[in-house]
Amino acid sequence: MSRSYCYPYPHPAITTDVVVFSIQAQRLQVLLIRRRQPPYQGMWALPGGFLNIDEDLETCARRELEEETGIRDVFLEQLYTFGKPERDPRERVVSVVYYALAPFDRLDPVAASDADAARWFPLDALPTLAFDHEQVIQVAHQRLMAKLHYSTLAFQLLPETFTLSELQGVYEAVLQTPLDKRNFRRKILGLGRLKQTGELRRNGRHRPARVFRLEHPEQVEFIR
Amino acid sequence: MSRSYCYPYPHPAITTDVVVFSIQAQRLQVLLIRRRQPPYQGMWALPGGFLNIDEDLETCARRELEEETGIRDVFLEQLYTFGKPERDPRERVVSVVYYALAPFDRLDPVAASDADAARWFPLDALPTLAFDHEQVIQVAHQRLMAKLHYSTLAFQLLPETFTLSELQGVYEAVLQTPLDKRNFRRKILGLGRLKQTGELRRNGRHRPARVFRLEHPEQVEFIR
DNA sequence: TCAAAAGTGTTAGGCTTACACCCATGC
DNA sequence: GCATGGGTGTAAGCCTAACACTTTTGA
Repeated sequence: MSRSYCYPYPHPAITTDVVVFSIQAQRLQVLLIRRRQPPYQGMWALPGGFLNIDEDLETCARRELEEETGIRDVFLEQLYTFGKPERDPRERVVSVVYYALAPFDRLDPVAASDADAARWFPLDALPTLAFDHEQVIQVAHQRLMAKLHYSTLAFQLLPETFTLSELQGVYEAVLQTPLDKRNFRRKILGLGRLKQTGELRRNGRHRPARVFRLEHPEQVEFIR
Repeated sequence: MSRSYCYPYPHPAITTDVVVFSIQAQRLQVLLIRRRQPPYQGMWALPGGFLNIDEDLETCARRELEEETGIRDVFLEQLYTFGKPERDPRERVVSVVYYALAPFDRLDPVAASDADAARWFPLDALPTLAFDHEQVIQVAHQRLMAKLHYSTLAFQLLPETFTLSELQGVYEAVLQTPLDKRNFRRKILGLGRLKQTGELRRNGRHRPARVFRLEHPEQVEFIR
């Protein structure tokens, strides 16, 4: 059944793409997939794909993300819509881009797709990318940095429980700048949203760290 | 010449819509047009329309804005993309929404289109709107309020020269809250971006106000 | 002379920044 | 016992918020 869909005037195609961030090895990482088909065959690109005709934009972004990388149930938010006429050599494509945050304990992108088709890259060591995806990632990173300052977004990059050093590591990896430990702790604890679990995390030959949990981790709130 | 454009899978339509804000009578106003055709015929809606196949998104927004309201050369920024499958009863439509800021000395929306087809409404007294445009305007207002706090956006709602009371009026109209005059002035002048023109504005039977100008009004910058 | 908006300083409290040493553990 | 990251307090400066009266003009 190969029919075709006709309109009295031309329609662009719509895709969604997703910039997935995570933290590994103290560095902010972005998930990329290798393109199996032209255009840009063999190059790395953001996961994403065409919008189904009765599908919500966010649903499309989540579906493509899971199909191509196995990642699901993560924080996802619309970023920006890119639509320069020449950005896809095939046809006119408008891409509604989302960004997502994946806790580092819930990553095996390779599982659901073929090995070597999906890989994490440090933000500061990206390969050459297909389309305008390099600029897209830059915009996403700027948004992420901005929102760290006035929201509880950072916790979306952590497991449910974490130490204060891990949390500080997230801020430092995203902002790409070192922070003062005492000031950081005062500020974070001053929010009054962190609860100690009572556990201690033993993580090497040094003093164990207290383990915390965010009160309502699912909702990303404005703070300050 | 009525041909049709066919694709191997269905394509949604893409529109751009624009939320134009301005200030009149100390109140934040939104520009609406009355729909001449179904759906929602006769109802008020945001200016906007279908994307041409080789047209940039922002170009489309500016073109539709000028065609429908006569407004041009204003600050314009992408807001959000709305794409719920059922938001337009005709066909699947994804709308890339922009917001614009028009200085109150450069408004005659009615000039370029038919009288009564375009009108300013106070944000707090909008008529019933077509599509999901009420929610769209809410999102735009939230963005505008947020950006007032960390950018020089407010000046886009003013003529090139203005008094400090006029500037404060803009903040108060957008934020819908009164501000302290002395604190406001200290903060604004503390930016170091305002220059006195030397003129005085005589505006009633009271002390004349000093007239100011922003140093680089075209660029909207982050402040603070 | 009166009404109306323009213009002007100070204080208290809170937040931000800079900064250095002891603690608990594993090897 | 030593290397490693965990944990803690204070002071100075800056920003914010609250608050009321005098000045200049036009009618």
